Amino acid sequence: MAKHELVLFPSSSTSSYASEIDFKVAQSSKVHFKTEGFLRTQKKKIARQKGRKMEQHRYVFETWSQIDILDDGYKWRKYGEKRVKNNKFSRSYYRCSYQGCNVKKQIQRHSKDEQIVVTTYDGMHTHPVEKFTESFEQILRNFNIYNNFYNVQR
DNA sequence: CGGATTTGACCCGCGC
DNA sequence: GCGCGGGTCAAATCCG
Repeated sequence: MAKHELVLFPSSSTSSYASEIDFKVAQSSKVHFKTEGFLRTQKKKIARQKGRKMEQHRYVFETWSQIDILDDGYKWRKYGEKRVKNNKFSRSYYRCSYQGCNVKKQIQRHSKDEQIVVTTYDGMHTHPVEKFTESFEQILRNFNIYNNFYNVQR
């Protein structure tokens, strides 16, 4: 089952620690029902730490499009949707469904101009693209970057 | 049956 | 503390 998946990163000292804990959580959450809450918070803590350490890639761009789900060649699993303030459209949250790759992205329509779709990528893929899509190549040529790649390394 | 979505609950950080 | 805003979980549901 993939509810608590084992997270594997490319070799790096800090990340192997994180994946180890994740594995423990994955195992014991099956067995001990009592401690589930503890494990959950524990897992979240780790996720947060991980996020703080590894959230090094954020990549935002806008496009003019009628469709909000643009195919970028990766496989995404939706995990949430939220209405945000001052925006009549809701923002949707996706995660890369590749095993162990926890790249996230958010998609929302611009509050002022509903023609514009804002896409936010968070993180780096730990694997190559599964399929090449020409449509995204086209988008890459046309989109409007207003906030590109930056590092949050201390 | 197995993976993706839906959707309200839950959680957490922050400002008051 | 408390409420609010935003991000995430996870059970139910959908769909191939």
